[in-house]
Amino acid sequence: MSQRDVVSWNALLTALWRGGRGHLPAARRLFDAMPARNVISWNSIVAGCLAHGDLAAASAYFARAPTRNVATWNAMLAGLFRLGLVEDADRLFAEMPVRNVVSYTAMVDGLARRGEVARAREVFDSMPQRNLVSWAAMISGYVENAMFAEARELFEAMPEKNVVACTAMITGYCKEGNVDSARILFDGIRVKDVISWNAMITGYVHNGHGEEAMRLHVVMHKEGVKPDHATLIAVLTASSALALLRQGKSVHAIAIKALLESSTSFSNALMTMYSRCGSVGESEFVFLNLKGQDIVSWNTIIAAYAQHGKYQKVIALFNEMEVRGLTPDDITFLSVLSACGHVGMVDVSLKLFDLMSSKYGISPRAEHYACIVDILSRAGQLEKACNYIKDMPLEAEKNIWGALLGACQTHGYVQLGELAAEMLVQSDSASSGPYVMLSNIYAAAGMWGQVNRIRGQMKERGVKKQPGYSWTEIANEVHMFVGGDASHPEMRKIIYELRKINLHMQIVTDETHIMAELA
DNA sequence: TTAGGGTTAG
Repeated sequence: MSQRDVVSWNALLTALWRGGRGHLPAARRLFDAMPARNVISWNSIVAGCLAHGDLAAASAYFARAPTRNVATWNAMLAGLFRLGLVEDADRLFAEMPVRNVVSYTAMVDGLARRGEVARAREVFDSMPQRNLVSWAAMISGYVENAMFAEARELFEAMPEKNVVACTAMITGYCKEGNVDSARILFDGIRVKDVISWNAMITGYVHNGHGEEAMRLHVVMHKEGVKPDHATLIAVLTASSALALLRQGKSVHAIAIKALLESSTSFSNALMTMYSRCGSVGESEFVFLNLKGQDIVSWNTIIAAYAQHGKYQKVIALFNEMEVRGLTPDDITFLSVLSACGHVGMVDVSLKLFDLMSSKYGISPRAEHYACIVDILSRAGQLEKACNYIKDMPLEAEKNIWGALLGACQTHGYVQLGELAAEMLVQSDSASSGPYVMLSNIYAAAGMWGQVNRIRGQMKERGVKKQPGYSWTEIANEVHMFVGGDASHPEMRKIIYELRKINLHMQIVTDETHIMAELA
């Protein structure tokens, strides 16, 4: 048996377990049948077992291996972290007879990913030598744990910065909301790759700069960088945010050509795009044709129907999840609760809220409380809503007070409105919303002196009301509308159509109420 | 054998 033969066997072995789920037994049979093995064969089978989550088998091979090199130990170390077994990884690292830069880096990365950033940094500082990978692992560890100042400090201390470290830092800036710094860094990268482009495009989308994301995508195209799976998802997300159906459809077409539509994450983004652009039907079509539906797919279709006010569909899909043995998660409940809220199903939503923790073991987050407060407030049950806020184990967030304030405006509660507005101003003093709403409450109650007082306060504190705006894409042209602006040449026609839509909405809402009560 | 981007809600 020549050395060359072992190399071929090893290549076959690795290819086999990398082939996907269900291929590990075949790889193990091949390993057992191999006429000769070297240390790389042993490393491969250990890595294969770990990649498939079979720790017992990996440990058995590891123990049986006649020779181990540092790579064997490192494979085992990285595998333990991937399985979330931090203590075992710790022990292994302590027992290692030899460590190299890879062992230390695996430790830094593994600890940081599990949230143990301080210990990761200790290991990083104790390293006899570091390479680009070690630096990038530590920086991205900080970013993942939202420690942006630390990430930046380390990035600046990095002796030579490569595209990977820059991309990690770009992501950090974007997560912090600092897209401008991200862009400066991005523009400074000499050799950008597709991942750095994706990071910048996605950063824009997540910060509400959909147009800039689209522009950058065009530049990327012009520079001849081939978009990949993640690029298409980013562009779809931007299309969703901007409600650009044509753009979204063209991405769909590209994906069909690139045979990407079978990808679950891509299809999920596609469903969102269709739904946000008003085509729930298309969204459901994608959902029904998707083979590998995951929890995100279900959440997406439920959210799509919730946003389109189809309460029955939402409940039907939620029940179907149960039938198929799928467990809803916290996000599923947000959509279902919001659908309940829009049709005023108070009792159903309170029951679901209880079920969430009692049956599914999901502890409600501030957003879930906000939903319940919103539902109760809209139904005019403001005292009950206040009780929920009082009993909350968490601190009430902005949207909770916002929901309450909105209801105070609708139902004319002055005192409670004052409290809610005050809480909102405390958390965000620059926003004009609470001032305007409180002023409306006072105006409705005929308290003109208070209205003037609020106006004075706004002036004093430099709070300005941002005009609301919307836009729509018709025949390849974007039409923009700004609140209070009546300068459109076809204003009369627009108002006429709006009245028709309003009337139609009223009828549909009434119908939905009746149907919901009958169901 | 170690590092960067990607789907759902608000």
